[in-house]
Formats: sequence, C-alpha cells, structure tokens
Amino acid sequence: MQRRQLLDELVSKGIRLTSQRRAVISVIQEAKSHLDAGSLLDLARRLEPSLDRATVYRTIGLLKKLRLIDELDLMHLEGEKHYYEVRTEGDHIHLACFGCGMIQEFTSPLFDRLKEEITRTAGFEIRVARLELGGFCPKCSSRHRGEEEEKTKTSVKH
Amino acid sequence: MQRRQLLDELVSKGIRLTSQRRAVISVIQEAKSHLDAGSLLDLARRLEPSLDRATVYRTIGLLKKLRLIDELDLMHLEGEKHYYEVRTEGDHIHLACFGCGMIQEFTSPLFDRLKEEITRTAGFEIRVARLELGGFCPKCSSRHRGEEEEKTKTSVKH
DNA sequence: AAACTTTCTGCGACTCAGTCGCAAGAACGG
DNA sequence: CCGTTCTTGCGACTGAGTCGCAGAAAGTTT
Ligand SMILES: [Zn+2]
Ligand SMILES: [Zn+2]
Ligand SMILES: [Zn+2]
Ligand SMILES: [Zn+2]
Repeated sequence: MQRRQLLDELVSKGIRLTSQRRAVISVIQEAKSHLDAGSLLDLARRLEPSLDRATVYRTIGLLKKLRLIDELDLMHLEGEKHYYEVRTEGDHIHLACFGCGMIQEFTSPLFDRLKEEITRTAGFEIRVARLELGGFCPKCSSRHRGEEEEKTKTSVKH
Repeated sequence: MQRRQLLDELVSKGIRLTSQRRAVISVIQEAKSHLDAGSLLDLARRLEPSLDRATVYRTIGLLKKLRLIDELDLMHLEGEKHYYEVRTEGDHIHLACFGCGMIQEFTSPLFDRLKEEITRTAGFEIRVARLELGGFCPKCSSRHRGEEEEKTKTSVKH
C-alpha cells in the first residue's frame, strides 16, 4: 500500500544518500506509531550510533520539504513535541484522547470533499492538510462524564 | 455575534477576577489577528505593566481548559509559537500561505458534517477541532508555479 | 472596615525542542 | 582514486513554556 519507498524517492531526486539518512528513514518507515524527533533519534542510533540530534532535525526538514512525511502535533498531549509519519495517499485525521492518550486515525471521503471545496472556493493551493481532534475516546468518554457529574455535585454551593 | 463576554463566563464559573486576567482577556478579545503568547504579553502590559510571562501562560491555560479560547499552530510559519483566538460558535478552518504568510479563515458546513460523522462513527467525543491547511494563496500560487518552472529549467544537467 | 482564607502573581531559575556556524568527513561522478 | 560539493557532529545558542516559592491580592465573613 505504501507507494514507492522513501529511499527511492530521494535517489530519483538526486539527493545524496548517507548512512544517517538511511537510518532515520528506515526507522520512520518501520514505525508502528507516531514518533517524535527524540524517539526517532534513539531508535535510529541503534543503526547508526554516531547519529546526532541536529542530523535528525535536518533529515526531518528535508523529508518535510519533499513532502514525503507529515508533521503532527497530536494536540500536544505530552509536551510541545512534533510527531512524524510517512505520507500516504489520502490524508487522514488524527483523534487524540485527553483521557488515555490514545491516538486514532480516521479517514473519510468528506475530508477530501472539504479540501476540494476549499481549493475551489478559496483558490487555495493545498500542500499540507492537518486535521486533529482532541476529546475523549469511547472508553474515556463514559468515565469522563462520570467525573464531570461528580465535580458538579460537590462544587455546588449549598 | 460573540456570545457572552469572556469575563462574564469567568464570573459565572466563580473564578477570581484579577487585573492581570482582565488585561489578558481584554487583549485577546479586541485582537484583530491571531496573537501568540509573546505579543499577548506585550499588548497586555500596556494595561498592566507588571504583568509577567508566567501569568500570561497561566491565563491562557485557564481559558483553554474552560474552552473559551482555541490554540492554533498556523503551520508554524514563524517559529514554534502558538496562537490564540476567542472560541466562536462554529469551528473554522485556517489556511496559511507559505508564500506570504497570510492567514485566511474559512467555514463550511462540510466541516461540521465531517465532525458529526466522526462523533457518530468513531464514538469520539470531540472537544477541540483544529483543521489547518498549509499551501499557497491565490496570489502566491501563480508566482510559486513560475518559480518551480524556473528551478526545473536551470537544475537540469546539460 | 478589618480579619481571614484561598487563590493568584512575580520572580528567577529551569527545561527542553529546535537551530546554527563551523571544521572535519563522506558521497559520488569523472 | 581524486576533487568538488554536500553532509555530519559538535557545541554553543535560542526561545517557548514551566515550576516552586514567598508575598500580594480577591472575595468572603463578622
Ligand atoms: Zn506544531
Ligand atoms: Zn481514552
Ligand atoms: Zn501546537
Ligand atoms: Zn500568499
């Protein structure tokens, strides 16, 4: 499902391949979850121990500019980090649960229609589309509702 | 169009009103554009010169928690700042131009439909919805296309 | 209006993501 | 294998945001 491999994309654009870039790219590609620059560094260092923070950021910048990866905020659930994922065919939406920190992905034709509408109506040439929702997943939703009621009860002045 | 004033909301929630909070809130409310914490501090200091950075952040946190303001990234067009705006009835979309830095707001019923679909399908209780698009505004779009062609021409190895 | 409790503020020191300039090192085409 | 050009590691730096604390205010009670 994943179009062409990132490495091939770089080669085809005449970009120099280094072992550091291979390491970072490999980690991003195999990642099962959304990684921030720090985790990316830790994981890639297993492949390339001398790898430096700066190089990771530079590689991220490169891949972002080439539109091969997307940058996410994930509602900054844990600090002001940014997260990265390989760009896929259709954009997808990220749902971040304030309760348990779960991140869920969601796709919908409506999203594409909305983007299409914006392109048409506003004449805006979309390069990056980021839709992130914060709230409560099904599990936390009920728990959270309970807490809210609890709070209301006790805070009402008698 | 702006529901109830922020100050009233705070009072009704039994939150202590201080001159610092008044200053920050007043600035956010009168703001013509999206302000980051730094600008917010500068402007609010005109009303309350002793105002400290920390207090601004604490007030932002408070208003965010009460869902009276929204936090934006605006595609981090100029550094890793965050921007704030008073929450309005319907969520709106932000378009950020990579060319000129313009920020445009956009609303669409499709956006509400999309959120409604997510609530229904994923059982997710949405608290914050942030849709930001990066790309090129109509003016910059043509200019940008021109440059791309230029680049292609000169970068072809003879 | 003074006293009292609770919350808020300013301050200063701190954290932590991300950036930058530079000199040494590696890629790759010839 | 060589030379040009790009990339890296390092270290120092920036700048947003946080935190604990002691003193200052807010709102409430008498
Ligand atoms: Zn961000
Ligand atoms: Zn949850
Ligand atoms: Zn953000
Ligand atoms: Zn523009």
